[in-house]
Amino acid sequence: MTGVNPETIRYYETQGLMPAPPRSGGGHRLYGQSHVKRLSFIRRCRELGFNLDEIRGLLELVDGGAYTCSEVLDQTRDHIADIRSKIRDLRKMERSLLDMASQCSGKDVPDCPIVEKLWNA
Amino acid sequence: MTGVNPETIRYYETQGLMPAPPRSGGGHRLYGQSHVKRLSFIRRCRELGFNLDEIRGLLELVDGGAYTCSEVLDQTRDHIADIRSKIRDLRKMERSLLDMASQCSGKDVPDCPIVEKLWNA
DNA sequence: TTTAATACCTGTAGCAACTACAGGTTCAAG
DNA sequence: CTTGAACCTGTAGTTGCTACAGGTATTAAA
Repeated sequence: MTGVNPETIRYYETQGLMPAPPRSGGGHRLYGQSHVKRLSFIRRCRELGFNLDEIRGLLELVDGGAYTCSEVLDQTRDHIADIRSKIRDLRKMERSLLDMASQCSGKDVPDCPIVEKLWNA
Repeated sequence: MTGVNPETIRYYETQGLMPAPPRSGGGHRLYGQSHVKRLSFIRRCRELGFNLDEIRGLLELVDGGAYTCSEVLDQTRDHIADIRSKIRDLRKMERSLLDMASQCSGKDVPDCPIVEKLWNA
């Protein structure tokens, strides 16, 4: 239903993100609507790049019930800053690589300027 | 000299990226200029986001001595594509987060629209 | 020349966030 | 009632390191 692997769900249980659900007589986990919602929440957070610790924090806010916009927005802003920093790093890599690639003929010749640059920078 | 942790260098040795260097009588590793160069190469590749497998590939090309521009450029282009794909993913996250954040007052009030959206999307 | 501080040595375990088994049990459909 | 799938627990693997523990080597100063 959520597109999350069963093993991942059980992993979330060990990590305290998902509650231990009731079991059938034979020991199978019996999930209800609330589990589906919670797991979907976790999945959406993961898709937005939150790590499990951050998600745990968000869940604690929600579970506590007494969260405020300001708390949530602070976390969100921090996370946006993280993402931007990652983007900056990647763009820097991209620029360097494009720069090196532009010096390279790409032909069937030895002594590539890319290798040269990496080796002797 | 290279800014790489000793433990990381030894790790690279176990992973076949760095050769086993000669040892002193007492068993200490004795590195020479060639090791410094190779390690610097690895470090620069890491900074450009290549993983150890890709670096192993590049080193094999270089060690073989018979590499061509076309081989190196192919690898580089693949890697640029990877980086761009990561950037796209991050920008998508950023957009979603900014969108959600813009709906949130950030004040000391309950019922945050960010949580609402994550919980009920 | 001794000694003390530092840097090295090996081997193992830990981090994140899962994934992939092995070896066994339970469930649901036919 | 059987059979095949999905579940169960527990452990080990993935990536790229980092952090010990417990011991040895080196080196600079006294």
